[in-house]
Formats: sequence, structure tokens, C-alpha cells
Amino acid sequence: MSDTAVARAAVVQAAGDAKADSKSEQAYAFIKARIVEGTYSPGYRLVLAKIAGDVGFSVVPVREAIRRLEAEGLVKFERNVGATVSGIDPTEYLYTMQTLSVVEGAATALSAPLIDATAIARARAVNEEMRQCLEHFDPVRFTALNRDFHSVLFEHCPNPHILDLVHRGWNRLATLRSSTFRFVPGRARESVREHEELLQLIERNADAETIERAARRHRSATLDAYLAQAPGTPKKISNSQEEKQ
Amino acid sequence: MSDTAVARAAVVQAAGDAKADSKSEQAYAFIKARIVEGTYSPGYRLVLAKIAGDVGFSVVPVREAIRRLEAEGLVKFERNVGATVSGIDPTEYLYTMQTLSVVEGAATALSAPLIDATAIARARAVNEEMRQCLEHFDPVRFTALNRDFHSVLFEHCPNPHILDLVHRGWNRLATLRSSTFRFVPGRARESVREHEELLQLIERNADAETIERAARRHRSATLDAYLAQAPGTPKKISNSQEEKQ
DNA sequence: ATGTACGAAATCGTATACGATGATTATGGC
DNA sequence: GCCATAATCATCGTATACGATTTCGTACAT
Repeated sequence: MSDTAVARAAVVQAAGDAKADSKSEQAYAFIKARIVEGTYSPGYRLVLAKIAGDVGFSVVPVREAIRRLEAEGLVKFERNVGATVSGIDPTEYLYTMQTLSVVEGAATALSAPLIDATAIARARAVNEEMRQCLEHFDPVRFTALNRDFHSVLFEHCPNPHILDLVHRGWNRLATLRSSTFRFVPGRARESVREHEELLQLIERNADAETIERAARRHRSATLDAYLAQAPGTPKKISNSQEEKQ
Repeated sequence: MSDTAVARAAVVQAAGDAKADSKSEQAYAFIKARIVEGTYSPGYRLVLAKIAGDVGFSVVPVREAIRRLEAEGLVKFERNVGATVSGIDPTEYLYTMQTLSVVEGAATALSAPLIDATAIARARAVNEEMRQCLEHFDPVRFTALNRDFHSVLFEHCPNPHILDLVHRGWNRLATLRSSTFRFVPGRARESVREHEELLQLIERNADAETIERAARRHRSATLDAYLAQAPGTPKKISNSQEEKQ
């Protein structure tokens, strides 16, 4: 019940942000926010009528919102059955990370020439804070900062299609939250170091291919770390590019 | 009116293919097929009520179908105004080609180790036919064969997410059909040659990075050829990777 | 005790209806 | 004759209602 109140508040706020979005848009933002933030965790059953009641709309806009979320991979929808927040199994994790390594690498390379010194300084500050999170064992904040860091790197990507794909990948990963996938021991520390390397490449105006390779490897290394320590590793398809050279 | 008959027939067929798809699914397949095949050409106004009449359903499933097509970029949807088949302007073309160069390159590289000799032979036959199309000036067939050729190269991609992105890109390009974008003079001939080179790399089990680079360059070269001869070139963002080396 | 069949409840899928919004055309004033 | 403004129309946005499908529980037979 207080759930409902919170829901409405969120909707009102969302509506305020973007003038007069359609209800379907509001429902979309509402549900998506809850999935990404974790209120609706993987496996959560999204019953149309219930959510419709929560947001105060009828089922039609809610249904449309859910279908959109399905297209983005955040929700799994089964005909005549219903929708659930899509968990991510090891295979899905692999697919998502691999895809992200490709599109994020490209986005970062395309962004690089457009990143100014201020942004670099900002990213470096974020990375420094991440390093401190490591020492204070604050994985939640670490994760949030990690997204901030990479946002700086790819947010200037001049190709909106690619940028959109990157955001989708991050959102999908966000549903993991603190699951077993994240935080492979030792990987976080390496990650911070690689961030600094990336920043230096960008500062030096390294060529696009070098930056792309570094950015891609940064991500696929996380995937590889997971695969190395995973118990039932799924079929090996992670022939990550840079491994071979 | 005969239009309606054709429409119904298509729907019936689609329904037969996949048991009992939902109407929304059928509407989706119906509209998508017409866009890709060119019956609904770019700029075509998709009026909900009209299409609903054509397929024999009410507007609700049709609306849902159109929103899905919008998510894939085949349709442009404007709130309270309506939907039109999304043409592709030079900027969109650039975005799409660039994105496709990235994901297709990755898909081809991931597929390569899984392509057997039979498939290679098939692709080579297709490419040979393309060469003949060049001499007989049959651009329509050339385009169709081109998709066939590349399908062989990336269809074994073990990552369904990436594969899906590739298909979306091709579908978007399909809406161009015989527009000014396609068939930059001389490019087709080069294209056939590059196809053969790609096949040889795959036969030789070249490493993933080499194949990815070749596949990506194959596409970005087409983009570059267009940009070189285009009148009002959009903002230059095509720093295609391999250009620099 | 277990498996099967039937029935009830929950939930989705679609149709229809009406209100809201943006485009278009007509009209009046300048 | 042209521009501004108001009325009209086309079209979408959403609510409500009902039918279709699936799932779950229960009873019965083996």
C-alpha cells in the first residue's frame, strides 16, 4: 500500500521531468527504474493488473511499457502467462558482456577524440574514489562509480545507435546487482588500473583502434575472470579478440 | 480492396507457419514483411485504423506491432500524430552503416570458426552469381544475393544478441532498396572481390581479429564510398577504425 | 499413495468506445 | 490578397469489458 504511494510519487516526478509524457511512457520509466534500481528483482512477477493499480493507469499503457522493456531484454514475456523481470543466467551474462565489449569498445573509440581535459579530470576523480571504495569495501558505491566512469568515456559517442546499445547493455547488467557474477576477487583492483590506462590513451590521442582494443579488453577481461572461476562454465564461445595476440 | 485480400492471405500464411501466433504477432510479421519487401516504402503513412482494417484485426494488436517496429528502427512514430515507414536520411544511413560495421564485424569473426567447407562453397557460388549480376546489370538480384552471402558468414554467430543486432541493421538498410545510397559506382565490383578475400581468410582459419577487421572494413568502405560522392555530406564522424593504419 | 481428469481462478489478448491531441481548413480582419 | 484565428476533422491514447488461455487445486479412480 505504501508501495502504491511511492509508485505514484515516482510517476509524478517522472512526469515533471519531461513535460507531459504519455502514460505509457510514464509506466515505462516507472517500471524500468524499479528494475534497474532493484526494487523489482529478477524473477519478480509483473502482473499487468497489479502494476496498473500501482501506477494508477489502466492495463493498456502498462502492457505497452512491458513490451518495450521486453525488447530491451529487461523483462521476459510469455504469451498468455505473464511477464517476469528477466534474471540473467551464466549464458545470458556471457552474451551480454560479449556484446557490450563490442559496442562499448566502439563507442569509447568514437567518443575519445571528443573528450576534453575537464572530462578526463572528472573521470580520474571518479576512478580515484573507486580505488578508495576498494579499501573501504563498498562494492555498491564501487559499481555506481564504475558506471559513472564509463559514462564519461562513451557519452560523447557521436553515433546514437551505438550509444543506445551501450546503455541497453549496462541496464541489463544492472539487474544483476550484487549477484555472484559481479566482483570476481581481485578483478576490481585491476579494473581501476585499466581505467587509468584508458585515460592515458585518450589523453595521448591514441588512434581509434588502440582505444577500441583497450576498452574492449577491459570488459572482456571481466568476463574471462568470471569464466575462469565459474563452476559450470557454459559452452566456451569467449574467443575474445585480443586474447590471441 | 484487392490489397486487403493479399493482406489476409499473407496473414493466414504467417499463421500457418508458426502454429497460432497472437494477432499482434501476425500484424507485426505482416507489416514488417511489407516494409522490407518495399510495398510500404519510406514515408508511407501507417494509419492504425486503416491497417487494422486491412489485416482484419482491431487497432490494438496493430498498434503493438507498430511500436515493436519502431523499436527496431523500421518505423518512425510520433505521439498523437501517427507512424510512417522510416526513411533513411544520410545521417541515419551513416549511423546504421557504422553500427553495422561494428556488429557485423564481430558476428563474422565469431562465426568464422564454425563455418564448414560446404558453407564456404555455397557462399562462393553466391558471390560468383553476384559477379554475373554485375555484367548483366541486375542490381535488385545483386542486393538480394549480397544479403545471402553475408548471411552465410554470420549466421553461425554463437551470440544471439549480436546476431540480432546484425539482422536489425540489415532490415533497416533493406528499406533503402534502390535509393541513391546503394550502388555507388564501382563499389559493387570491389565488393565482390572483398567477398572472395573474406572467404579465403576464413578458409585459412585466420585469427579473429583479422577477420573482424576485414569484415568491418568491407562495410565501412561502402560507407566511405558513399560519403566521398555524396553532395551534402553530413558531419564527418566516420573515423572508421582501419582507415588509419 | 499416486496419477489423472476435471473444474475454478487468475491472467492475458483483443474489441469497442470515448476522450485528447494535433493537423487542416475555413473565415474574418487587415 | 494575405495573415491570424477559430472551427472542424482525422488520428491517436486510454479505459473498460469480455472472451481465450493457462495454471493450480481438488476429487476421483487405480
